[in-house]
Amino acid sequence: MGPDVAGGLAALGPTRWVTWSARDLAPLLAAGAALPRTWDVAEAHRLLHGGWRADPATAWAHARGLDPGALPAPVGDDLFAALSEDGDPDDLVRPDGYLRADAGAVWAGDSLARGLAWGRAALEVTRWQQERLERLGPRAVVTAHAESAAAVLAVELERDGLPVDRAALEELVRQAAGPRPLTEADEARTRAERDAPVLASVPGIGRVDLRNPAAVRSLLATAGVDVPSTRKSVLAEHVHRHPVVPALLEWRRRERIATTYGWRWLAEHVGADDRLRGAWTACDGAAGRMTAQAGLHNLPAELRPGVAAAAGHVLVRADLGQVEPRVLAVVSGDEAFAAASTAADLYEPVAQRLGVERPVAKIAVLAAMYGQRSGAAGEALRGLERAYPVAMGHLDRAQREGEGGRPVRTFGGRLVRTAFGAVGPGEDPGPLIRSRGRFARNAVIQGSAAELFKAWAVTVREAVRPLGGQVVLCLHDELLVHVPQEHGEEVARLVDESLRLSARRWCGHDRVRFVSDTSVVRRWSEAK
DNA sequence: GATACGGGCGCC
DNA sequence: AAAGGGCGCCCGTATC
Repeated sequence: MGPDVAGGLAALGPTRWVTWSARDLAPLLAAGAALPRTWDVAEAHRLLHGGWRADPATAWAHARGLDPGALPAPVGDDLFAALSEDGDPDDLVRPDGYLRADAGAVWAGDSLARGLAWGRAALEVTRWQQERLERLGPRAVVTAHAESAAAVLAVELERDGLPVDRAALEELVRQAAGPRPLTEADEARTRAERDAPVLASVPGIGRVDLRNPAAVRSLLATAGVDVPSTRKSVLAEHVHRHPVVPALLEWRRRERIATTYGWRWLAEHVGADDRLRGAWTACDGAAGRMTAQAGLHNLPAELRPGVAAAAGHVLVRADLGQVEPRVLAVVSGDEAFAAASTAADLYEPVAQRLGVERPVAKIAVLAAMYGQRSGAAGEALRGLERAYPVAMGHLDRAQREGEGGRPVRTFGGRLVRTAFGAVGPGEDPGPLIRSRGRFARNAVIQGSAAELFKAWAVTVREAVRPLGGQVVLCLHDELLVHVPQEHGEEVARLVDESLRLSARRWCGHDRVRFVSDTSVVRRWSEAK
């Protein structure tokens, strides 16, 4: 018996539903409920406090001003033990003020009073969260709404899956990994066939385990190729030195498909309805991007032709252009940089102002946001600091906060903790401090971009619903919408309009331009 | 047998 | 001297 959904919800006003977590809404969503507006206590908690842990007891402790580090020990999954906790089973709050450890769910067999208490507790936390977010600024509340909707979208993405052309996908896998193995012996044979060209390229080496980097390194040494590691970028420099190197690179490509995106992956993640499904989260534990499992976020480009609309449908594919520098213009409030964003290609005016070629400007801007100091970007970076001191100052400030182990906040108010890692006694703290600084410098951009993206995605979700459209993939700056083919062009228009609306709402103004490359396609691989 | 970690690499 | 951020996933090794 599953949790009673009604117990996890309480109406807040006529239109926004409060939930401890969008996960609890899965049964309603499975039944086709639209749920356009929610307040997700867990997502609001993550926004306010950072990190990923956001269970009801933790959120409750914060709302009540109790030490969240001293939470009563959870009872675990044993319901009978849980139910044996002392006191009135309908009173979910302990005498010391903490939420009872067994309050993690309300079950269909529980009393109405218990369900209502569960809902009231969520409402109490919600009111406290709203008040705290308002103090952070109007954008934080807007962001909490978008993050709440994104959590619902994550449940829908899991429910709906990504449409694939099974035959095409199987053919792509076959080309790289060989035919579908029916027995273990089959599998061993195709494995040996993949290995053979590499092993044959260096005579007289006997048995070498290509899956062991150390063994590969000594194999390369035997062939006269001395490398510090066997990474692709390192090997690429030696590609003409010996045939073993290109053979190895080709082996890696095929091995990756065979192991990660091969027959087992197809069997485990592609359903009988030709949908590829994996678990989704609305935000990771770091800067707040969405995450996806089952390869949905890192599907190799060569498999993407296998992602295709179902019969009678099309995919509307939309990519945000240069989203990170545009977000930098917003979060820093740098008016000169904002002015550059009015160009369809932001790097053009930046290059002009710096007096450098466009590729140099691009590298410099990216280096500034990633915290890179080395390489060709150095000179142009100093130019950036002169031309856009407000934007660069914002990044530098974030970096200093990170170096000090202090948290930073994204534009929408998400707390990003930087006090991670530790140095052992006698160890040089320098690398850790620097990595915290780079992380923070990037997090204010990456995290803010994630907020804008999610605000866009959930706006699209609502806009396309009347046309039978489904958001089927969110990829950091790219959206795929699956829609009946007669509505393809209209949905493309709605996607672009949603970007203008959500960007203006999230920024609070429209001085920074955001652009989308939007097209109607049959296969994911067709556009761009 | 389960877990943790690093090398490596796919995507953004 | 310095060595770009995030995620998920595979494999191998080392460890309990």
